[in-house]
Parts: sequence; C-alpha cells; structure tokens
Amino acid sequence: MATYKTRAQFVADDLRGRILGGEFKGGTQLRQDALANDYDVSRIPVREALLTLESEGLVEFHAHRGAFTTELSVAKIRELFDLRVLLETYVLRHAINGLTDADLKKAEDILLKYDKALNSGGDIDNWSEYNFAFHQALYAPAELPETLSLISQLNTKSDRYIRMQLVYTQEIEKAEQEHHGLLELARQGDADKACELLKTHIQEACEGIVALLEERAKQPETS
Amino acid sequence: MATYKTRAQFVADDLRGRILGGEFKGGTQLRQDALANDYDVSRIPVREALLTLESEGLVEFHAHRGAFTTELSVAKIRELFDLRVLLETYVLRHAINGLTDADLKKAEDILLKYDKALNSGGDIDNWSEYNFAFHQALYAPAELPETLSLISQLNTKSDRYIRMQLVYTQEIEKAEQEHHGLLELARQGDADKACELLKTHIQEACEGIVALLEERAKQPETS
DNA sequence: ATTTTGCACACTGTATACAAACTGCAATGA
DNA sequence: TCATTGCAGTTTGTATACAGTGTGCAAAAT
Repeated sequence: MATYKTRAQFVADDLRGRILGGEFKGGTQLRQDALANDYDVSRIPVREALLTLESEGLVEFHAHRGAFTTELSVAKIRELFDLRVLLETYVLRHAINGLTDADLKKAEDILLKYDKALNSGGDIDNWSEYNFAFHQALYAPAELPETLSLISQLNTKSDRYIRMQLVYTQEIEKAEQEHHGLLELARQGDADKACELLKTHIQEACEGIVALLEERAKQPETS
Repeated sequence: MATYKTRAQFVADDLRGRILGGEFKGGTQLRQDALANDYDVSRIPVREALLTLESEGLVEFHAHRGAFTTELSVAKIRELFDLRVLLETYVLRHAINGLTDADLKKAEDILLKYDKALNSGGDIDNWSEYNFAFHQALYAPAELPETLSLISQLNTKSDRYIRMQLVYTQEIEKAEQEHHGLLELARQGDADKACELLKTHIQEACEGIVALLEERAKQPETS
C-alpha cells in the first residue's frame, strides 16, 4: 500500500515531512547534490520533488541559484488563517446538513483515537495528521473536492507554524476540547454555532502563533 | 525583460497557453518525446514543465503512464466558480476602501484599452489577460497576496472554459459593461453593491459555460 | 472460439555526463 | 583605501544514455 511508485514522489513526501518538522530554518538552501546523497538517488528526482514542494509553497526556486525553504511573515500567516476561516466555515456549512451517522462516527473515532494517544504520552509529530483527518471527516460530506484541496494547501503552508506552537505551548488539550465541541454541534446540526466555534478555533491558534513569533523576534539568535 | 530564464519555464508558459487555447481536448496524453521535439529541448525540461502544469491543475500525472490534460466535470466547474465568488467578493470588500485614485485610473486604463481593441475587430485570445488584469487592479490594494494567488489558481483552472464560452457566444460586450459598472461602484466605495454585481458577473459566466457544455454533451462527436 | 501466456515495442522514470550560470576571492587599478 | 575586473570553484540546468514498467498483439493451449 505504502509502496511508493516513483523515487521523486518518495523524496517529495519525505522531504515535506522534514521541512514541516522544522529540520530546516526558513530561507536555508536545499542543495540538490546533498539531498541526492541523502536519498541515494540522482539529482533528477530530487529536482522534481523540489518542484512539487514549490507548488505547495514550502520551497522557492531562484533560477540558477537553487531552492530555498520559505519563511512566512506574520502578515502572511494571518492571511492564511483568515482564508482558512473563510473556506472551512464555508464547507462546514455545506457539509453539516448532509452528515450521516457513519460520517459522525468516523470523525468521533479519529478523535477518540487521538485522545487515547494523548493520554499515553502523546506524540505531537502526527498531531497534524490527526487534526487534518478529523477536520476532513467533517468536511467530506460537502462533496466539494476543489475546496477541500484548497483547504489542504492552506493547512500544508501553515503546518510548520502550528507545530511550533504546539511544541512551545500546551494547547493540544484545548484544541481537543474544541474538537469535541465541534463534533457535538455538528451532531445537533447547528451550523451557525458550529461555524462560530470553528472560526474562533482557527483564530485563536493563529493568535497563539503570532504571539510566539513576535516574542521570538525580540530575542537575538539563541543557537 | 521577457527573456526566459530556464527552458523548463519557457516550455511551461508556452504549453500552458496551448492547453488553455484548447489545442488539446480533455484527457489527451502529452507525450514527452513529442513535446521535446516541438521545443527542441530534451525531455528533462519538458517533464519539469509538466510538473508545474500539474500543480496548476491543467495536467495529471499517472505513474509510468505519463501526463494527460485534465477535463473538469460540470460539478467541478460550478464549484470553482462558487469559490471565485467567495474569494473575489472577499478581496474586493477588503480592497474597496483603500482604493486610491491611481488604482482606479489603472483599472480604467486597462478597461478602455480593451474597449478600443474590441471595437477594432477584437481579439479574444488575450481577453483572459485583460480580464484578469482588470480584476487584479481592483483587488491589489487589499494587499492579500496569498488570496490573490488562490484566485489566480482558480482563474487558470477555469480559463479554458471561459474562452470556450466567449468563442461560441457573444458575451464579451456584456462582460465589458459589467466591468464598467463594477469600476463605477468601486469609485463610489459601495462595497455591498459592487460585491453583488461581481457575484452575478461570475455566476452568469458560470451558467453560460454550463449551458454550453450540457448542450454539447447531447450532440455526438462532430469532428 | 475463447482464453491465456509470452514477447516485443513504446514510453516513462532515472542515472550519468556535460554546459552554463552564479559566488567569492584575489589581483589590479584608481 | 576602496572599487573593479578576472578567474577558479561550486552549484544549478540540461542533454544523453540506460533501466524499468505498461501495452498490445500474436501464438499457443484448452
């Protein structure tokens, strides 16, 4: 199942994980030769992987100078989260009437599974996946694939910063509670309240990140 | 100025134009070798160009089987246009208060320039560019680059169908009138009315396209 | 006659090799 | 001293060559 088809895809998937995991600080150059050695492939699939990541906004190409990891300004982070509010409340509103019991059960399963993982010495590494899977489970019944794809893009771009926040603050429990609240409102079919909760859920995460970044900006380099 | 940096970028830009121009019908395979001959380059830059176009949604890769042009279902077209309404009214509302005289003048210049081109035996080929330039001129003052980027994506994906409609119906004049109306409302700073007009402007274009596609679906292949 | 197996062809995916562009430093000149 | 030019090293961008996978037809078997 997880047997990757092409080397380029494998490199792209792994490298994405490394970037999102914070292995490279913003603006560092990704040398094709070094990556090719890392993965024991030639530079061709590495280049193709970097192009893929460029289209996802994780990397920027400068002609004849190579690929550099991107770094988002506070203004751009705010913009991304505002877009998430706009698009995610939009799909949630469309999805909420068509939610079947099976859909709700699926979302709940994901939630409980992560609750359990959280209690037994939770891993933050795959929190992003759980988080995204939960949201997608709620959004899927809207049957708006293009919209979900845009939302996925926005999540990928903001993922690094969300993780950063989770490492430095202990907001996961709060987010989990909000997820439970969201599920309950969805079950009741209360679109207005659900969207309102979703909105604050996203906005508060944004503010947490911004606060962290601005605090960090004050301090000189600590490496 | 227009001296392209890399061959891959040149191929991507040109090929995008050919796809949007309707040279390939939906689902046709784009053979790397043939394209490499067309552009007198090797397959490497061709592959990279195809990857770029894949990220724009114009092409789909199937592992070991190559790249195929995409074709959108009516449902997806409707979804794309609904997203355009959502995002474009969002930015217009943000932009409309900050519009300077210079911004308005710039938008008007674009409009008048195309009016003139239209009267002297108008070219449809570059209508897409004019159209997009006009909308961007109105949206730019919002200073929401990520949002504009998403809008640009949506426009690229739907561009083929817009052109198709313009070829078969004579809606350009109507669109031009709506553009003038939009500019006037923007000048007055009436965000509500401007967004309302923008919404119907987009929605009517969508319905025109859908009608055309459904009509065409009834007829057998006429080639 | 229908299905199956195998093989040959075609095309994609990737490695290797080469050309071109950028970077930094050193030498030269004002 | 400071700016400028030229050169060498490094890295990217691309061509060529090879390996691997999918496709279709033909021959063989039931």
